[in-house]
Amino acid sequence: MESASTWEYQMLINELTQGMEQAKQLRFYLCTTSPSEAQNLLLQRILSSYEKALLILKWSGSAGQVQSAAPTSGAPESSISIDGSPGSEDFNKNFKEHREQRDTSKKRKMLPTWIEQARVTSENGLEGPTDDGYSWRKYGQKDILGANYPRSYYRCTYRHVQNCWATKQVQRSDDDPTVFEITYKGKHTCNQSNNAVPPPASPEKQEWNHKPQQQNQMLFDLRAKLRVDTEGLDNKEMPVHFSFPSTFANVDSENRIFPISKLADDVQLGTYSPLLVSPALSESNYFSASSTYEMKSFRGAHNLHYSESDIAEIVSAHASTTNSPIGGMEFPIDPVELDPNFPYNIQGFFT
DNA sequence: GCGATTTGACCCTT
DNA sequence: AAGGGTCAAATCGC
Repeated sequence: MESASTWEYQMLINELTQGMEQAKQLRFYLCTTSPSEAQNLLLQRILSSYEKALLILKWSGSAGQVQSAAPTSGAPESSISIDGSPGSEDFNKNFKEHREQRDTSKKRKMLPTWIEQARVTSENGLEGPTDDGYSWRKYGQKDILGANYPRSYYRCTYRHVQNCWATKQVQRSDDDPTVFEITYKGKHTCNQSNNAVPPPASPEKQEWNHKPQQQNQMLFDLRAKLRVDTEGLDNKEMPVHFSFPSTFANVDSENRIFPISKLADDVQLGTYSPLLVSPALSESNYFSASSTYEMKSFRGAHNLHYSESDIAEIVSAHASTTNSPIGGMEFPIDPVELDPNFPYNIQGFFT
């Protein structure tokens, strides 16, 4: 059984790799003939689909190893107790830090993580991805091994005021400097987005400078794919990725989209509603997604609705003008109870 | 003066 | 030990 499936697996990899290479060639040729925005976008999406398909295949192909490797999540908790003896010499000195870091570390492991890739066109004079509607405060920057650009670390401005533990990391892509990969960790438990639709000015002055007035235009140009990555959410501790660049799940009568697996447990920490791609070639096919969270905070104190992500802004800004066939889809995902088998209908990547 | 950013140091995980 | 993530003092900008 192993040889046959392995062979098919390799064939699939080969085919996908070929397809991607050919798409890259096509992009190269198109570059010499000043392609239209729509063509660029289409190519981008094709390449993106190939990349994701390959990633998924490779990931699932090595799932057993990944499983045992179990990166970054969960494992330490069993060996380190919060109030126990950390075995550190300068325990007294660092007691507070240890406590805090244990706490945040623990929290972090529980936090749902998802990745957005945002491309921004330089014609707009924009230096980077858009404000996402939340107020962030930069707390660090780090050179990453093998990366051409440093990674910036942001946390919610209201971390201490409202005990909001949302963070994000922003890293410019090596391959395409116009692409920023934004990794969000944790959901906002602050209510900054509840106040008004126009968010406060972004604190992100280093990575990108833009006025709020520019945001709409930028958002208009923003293409993003959204990948949700809930790492270490159960005992399997397998990173779970699911992307939304195309149809990938069941859609119910209310145009809500549901992953194939049961994700609608009541125990959920939050509900996701990422979404929607119009496969058409019009401007509206810029991938857009929104995430509204109905979230019980980790402290169980709040029960709030949030609008999340740059993409959400696009959707809200253009909901009336886009002809996306999929409206306000919404599906709940339990970041804790997620099925690690990742049944999110991979076939959708090729539609 | 206050809040945000920078950046070196420290801590944690692998 | 290495690399990534976070802290916090110093600095910057309004």
